[in-house]
Amino acid sequence: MQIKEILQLKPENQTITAKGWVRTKRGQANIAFVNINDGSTIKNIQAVVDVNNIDEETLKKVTTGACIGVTGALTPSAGAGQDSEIVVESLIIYGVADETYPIQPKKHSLEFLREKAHLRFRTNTFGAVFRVRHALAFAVHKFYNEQGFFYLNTPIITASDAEGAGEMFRVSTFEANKAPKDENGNVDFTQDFFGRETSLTVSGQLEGELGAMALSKIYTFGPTFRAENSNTTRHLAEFWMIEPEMAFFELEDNMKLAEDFVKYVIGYALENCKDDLEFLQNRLLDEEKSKPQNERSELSLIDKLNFVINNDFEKLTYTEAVDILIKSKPAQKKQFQYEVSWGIDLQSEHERYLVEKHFKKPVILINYPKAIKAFYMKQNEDGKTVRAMDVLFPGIGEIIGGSQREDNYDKLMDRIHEVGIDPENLWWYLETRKFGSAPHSGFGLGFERLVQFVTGMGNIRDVIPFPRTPKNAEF
RNA sequence: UCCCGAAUAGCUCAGUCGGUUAGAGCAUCUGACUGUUAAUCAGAGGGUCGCUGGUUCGAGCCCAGCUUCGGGAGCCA
Repeated sequence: MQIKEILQLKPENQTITAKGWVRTKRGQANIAFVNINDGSTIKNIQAVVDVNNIDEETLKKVTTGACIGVTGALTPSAGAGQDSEIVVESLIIYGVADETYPIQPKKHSLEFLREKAHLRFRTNTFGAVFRVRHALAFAVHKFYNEQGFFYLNTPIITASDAEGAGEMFRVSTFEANKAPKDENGNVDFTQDFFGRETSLTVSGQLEGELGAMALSKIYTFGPTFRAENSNTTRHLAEFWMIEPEMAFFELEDNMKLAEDFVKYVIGYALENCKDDLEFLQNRLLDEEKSKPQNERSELSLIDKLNFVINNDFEKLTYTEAVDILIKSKPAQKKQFQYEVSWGIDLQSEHERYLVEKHFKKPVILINYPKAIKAFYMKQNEDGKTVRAMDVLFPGIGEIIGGSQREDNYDKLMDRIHEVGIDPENLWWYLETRKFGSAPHSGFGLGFERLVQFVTGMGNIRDVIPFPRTPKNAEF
């Protein structure tokens, strides 16, 4: 039985077996207390051992990190701090953990635990983070299923290099340094496994659009790869992205879906991960005690999440946002590192001002200048802007990027030529605009950034089990 | 990739102006203790001060390079 279930039982001296990993052992002359955790909940079960009842050699092996099983009567606890406990009649050691076990019953730095990623699941913090991560992933599928979407798996290996979303990892079966060359001395990819140059996907969007042009509403939820040399708290080389794509959705429908979606999954976590979120909230409070007053959050973690799901996101155009920024105090006082004018790509400092200082809530910005956005976004009548949308969240910045897609064949072709993409590579994408084109929209949500927001973890490397970043592919 | 900072015991960190044998808490080990909550109390063991070179009578401390890590920026999700 899982410890989560045991803790919900009424203690009536019934015989119970609990299995898990030892968190702490407190020994005394005649009695020892062992806290056991099996990951099913953040809570431990306390096992009470009469040292005269269990042989000394076995009890010696019960150390922090060891895996054990205990059987005994579930009784009301004689001590404060827990309602029930197991009075141990027999005890099995599944696996010992000697004194080199690195996870101690004390506060470890997140940096240290990152180097022990294979064991960090056994800490309260990472147990909580990955239970919340699971709940969010489950809620994603639940939401889209309820909304009539189909889960579509787009390829991980792709030959399309025209997406412009970032540097790509090459996929090849050539041996390093032994790639065949053509007569010009270039690598001859026609001899490679796929007969052409291939890479890991940077987005499933283009393929997702093909699905939406038949199934109407689809979403992807899969790994995504970017070979950018990014060293930040919110970038990974391998991350998980959710990309819905909907036929007959205009930009306004797209915005509404994005807002409903984010609110739904956060609400699901609030309802189903109460204990874990409370722990993470306290962890955050502790962490912020060392910060100066003005850098601390105004809301606690759970209040912040409730605030997000109970308030409308602020929606405004890029042009309106630029106006606000130009008139803002930091701009007047020349405190922005980058000056604001219509046409620039907004910098982190500008987005942070809008979200954290001006509106103090999530913001959806739409209708960006076409020059700073991707070729596939639908052009507005003004000839200057495209129907793009970015959803900006406090603390983590852009959590969603999306748009209404250009469904007019000629306009799309014009953009492709302007940007300098070879239409040959996208012949299949372009055919959807030739055969039964339809207005449609979609967006991409970075799953780890969502997990960061909900758990309050500051570094994206702490919300994915085994982070891939430049110079780091351990485990 | 750029800017800033850090690297001292298993972990978290202190180490004054460059000066004798590099310290603390926790963890570990030994002992004490009749119900503990990261138990408590007493004692013990534990160090290539990231690496390489330099300055100096003398370097954990100063200088240079390298490595790794962290924070910020850019790219983005």
